[in-house]
Amino acid sequence: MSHALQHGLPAGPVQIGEAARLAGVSAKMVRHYESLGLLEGVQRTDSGYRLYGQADVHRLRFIRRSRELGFSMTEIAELLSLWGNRARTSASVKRIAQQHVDDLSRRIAAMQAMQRSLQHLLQGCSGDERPECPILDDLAGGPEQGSEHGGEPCPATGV
Amino acid sequence: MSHALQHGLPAGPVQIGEAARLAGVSAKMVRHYESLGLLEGVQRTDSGYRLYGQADVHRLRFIRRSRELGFSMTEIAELLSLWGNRARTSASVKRIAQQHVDDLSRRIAAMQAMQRSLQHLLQGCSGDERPECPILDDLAGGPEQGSEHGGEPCPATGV
DNA sequence: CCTAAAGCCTCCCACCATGGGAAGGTCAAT
DNA sequence: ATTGACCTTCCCATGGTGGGAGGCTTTAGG
Repeated sequence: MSHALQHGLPAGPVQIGEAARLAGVSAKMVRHYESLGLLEGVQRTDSGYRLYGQADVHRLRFIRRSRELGFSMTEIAELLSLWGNRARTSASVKRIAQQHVDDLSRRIAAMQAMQRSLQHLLQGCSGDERPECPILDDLAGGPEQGSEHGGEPCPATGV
Repeated sequence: MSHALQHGLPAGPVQIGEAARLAGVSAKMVRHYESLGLLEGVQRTDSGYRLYGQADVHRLRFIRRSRELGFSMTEIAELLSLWGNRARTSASVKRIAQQHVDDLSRRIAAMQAMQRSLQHLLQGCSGDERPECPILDDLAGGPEQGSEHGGEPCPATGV
């Protein structure tokens, strides 16, 4: 076990395992990020080992935090570019974040719609030994076999 | 354009395009579902064209509705099996649906956590010409550079 | 009868982020 | 010198869906 523990940025360049540990990601992902062009000019030892300096680890942490907030790799590439661009505007950053929030809102709403329907069905299911089940009934075509399910369901019935 | 329109189940067997249309899925997906074992014993013409009867279309609709509710293909396989099993118990159906709801809840909560953090950051970002940006500041390590971000964030600050 | 269009067939590839694992090289400590 | 931890590259899998190539079938129109 290395003596450079936790998060204190170490003095010299570190290998990929240590860099990954410091940034809180897997070494596998560090290589992947590099292959996506998110890390440039990564140094190598004579034997081909990657070496990471403080700036690289910082960049990896930036990526990790962005992933935690759900940004896609494409968005992270843009954010990293803005991060390193002194001529950026906060508006451009905000635009990316706002789009992501909107996207999250859409996906959350979609999942909540599923959840509402499911909870309504669950509520009607006795959950006992008998085979009768409103959940299966709904999946099998439900009360309204021919009409579309896709639209905004009736809030009262969840169907 | 075929004369068997909309949703009225047609009398005879139909080809994949028509079956897909009737069930509200793509022909591509119909083949995929078959490859996953969700459709068995699909008939073929002499020239190899797939033929679907009413039961097949019904099954495809079951799959589509299940997908709309967010069930995975594995779960759908189980649900289809229970659907066709007279000896099923509603409890077994309910268990699957409940697990799915729980899974949805977890994922929704995770996305909402992202959203809360992002909205807090957005709120602090002026979104103008200047480069200063609390969003980037957070991604770059934020106020507490060394500590973990993973845990339950402070609800007040969203960090 | 011939041709064109539309529909079908199978097979392969791509997405997105991540992990698993194989086969092999490097380095430090015993 | 051997061991074990670490590193390298390369390939494969996930899950649900779409795109497309290359080729066969069927139907309709000339």
